[in-house]
Amino acid sequence: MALLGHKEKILIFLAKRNALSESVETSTLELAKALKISQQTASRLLIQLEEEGYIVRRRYGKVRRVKLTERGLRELLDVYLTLKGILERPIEVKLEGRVFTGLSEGAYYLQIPYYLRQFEEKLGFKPYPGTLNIRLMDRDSIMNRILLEKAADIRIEGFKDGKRTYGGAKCILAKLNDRETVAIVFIERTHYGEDVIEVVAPTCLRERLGLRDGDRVYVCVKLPSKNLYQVALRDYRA
Amino acid sequence: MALLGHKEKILIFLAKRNALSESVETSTLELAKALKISQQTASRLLIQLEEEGYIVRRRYGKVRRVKLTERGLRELLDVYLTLKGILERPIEVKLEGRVFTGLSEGAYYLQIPYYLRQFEEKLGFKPYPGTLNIRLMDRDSIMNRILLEKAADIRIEGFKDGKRTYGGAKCILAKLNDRETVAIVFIERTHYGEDVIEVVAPTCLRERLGLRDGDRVYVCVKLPSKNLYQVALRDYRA
DNA sequence: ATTACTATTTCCCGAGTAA
DNA sequence: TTTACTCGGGAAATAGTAA
Repeated sequence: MALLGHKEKILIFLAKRNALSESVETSTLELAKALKISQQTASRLLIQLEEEGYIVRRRYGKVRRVKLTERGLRELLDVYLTLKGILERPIEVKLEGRVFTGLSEGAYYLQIPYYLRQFEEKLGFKPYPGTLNIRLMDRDSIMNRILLEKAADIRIEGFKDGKRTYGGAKCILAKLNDRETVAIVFIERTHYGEDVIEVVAPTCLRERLGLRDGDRVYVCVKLPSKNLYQVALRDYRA
Repeated sequence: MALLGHKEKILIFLAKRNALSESVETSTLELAKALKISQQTASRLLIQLEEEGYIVRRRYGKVRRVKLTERGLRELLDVYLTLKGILERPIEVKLEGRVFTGLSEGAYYLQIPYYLRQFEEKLGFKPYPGTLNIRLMDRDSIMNRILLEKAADIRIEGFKDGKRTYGGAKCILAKLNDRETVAIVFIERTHYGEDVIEVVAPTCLRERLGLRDGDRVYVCVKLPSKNLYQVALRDYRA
């Protein structure tokens, strides 16, 4: 909370100590230590906060107590509700790119019954046997692709059949061009780079949308904000 | 949000415009107008925020775009979660005072079947026919009494019987001395002042706790924070 | 011990202006 | 048009210290 102003921090400090509902004993020195400011500054800020109507201070004999006023509560609530509105709304993550023709590997895998069954069950539709390959054009899309790969929560299991190992994948549902329900498939150990996504859908998207190589398309994923923040901060915290 | 620092406000401004998940076109002048600061200050603060790692700015040809970094998101989340912890925890509202003997009016009313039935149904216990009167000793308790009267959500209806009108009341459940489950009864048009509360309980509290006139007691109400803030701000907003 | 005044230093804002 | 530099004035922080 490095960017918060001292006054805001003081209100938060007091509120933490229950000064929303009762008068709380608080010395200027204590406050100063907690906020890493000088005792003098703490004193001045308390005076100002009282003048501005955010807190009330009273003496009970020698003991000095501080309580937030309704205005003080209001200040905290305003900030809280503003942030809540921003941080808890679902987030649209958008990937833009151009259609290109791949090696038809996707089509091959989609015909393997073990995969097909899983896709059908977990995606809620029977995928057309072929993937639409999209090469992402800008840095934001590529960043978002990396993010989405972490957020993708539909897991397709791999398997072995004695001869070889078939890898797994992760999917996430999305909209193509705001119209078509699709799933982005993140294949484990794909031979494509991070600038490519593969998309599956119930129908042949090329036919349905008249797409040709080089056409621009965009894919949107609506993520509950909680997921996104967990994903976005997972690495940051570590 | 008068107490927030400019930098915090900038992050919020950007986040509102979706700069958490994509790069957003933002000119320094626009930002300056929104935050009521000078264009120069806006420029300087953006530079600093970038140096400090809260945002990233890029040029796409002539267009300049800004996006929050994970650190920027983290800053907002930190503040949000801190405030959430404070503002959404249940709040204990405490009233302290001394027992005194009233006019036994409470006892009279509690014997009227129309009232008695309501108390029994709505409080979840059959009240001992008599109220414990408590005179509040300090300003905080009196303030909290006024607040609680507004927050009291158990409504006892009044009635007429041809001869006269019997007034209504509002109650709220509480703990006396952290032990006894009681209800504070706020009688409409009481003849007591705002420094008095009346309490009912399943048993005779004076006997059970060995209370005499002048003994100190305290009554605690645990309020879901939402209720409290609605009540606390109802007047303030108006 | 605790608060808060005064003096000094540091930092921040915004005007002017260049690129 | 937009960004961002320099610089002067003023606000804010701390030190010293009184009450």
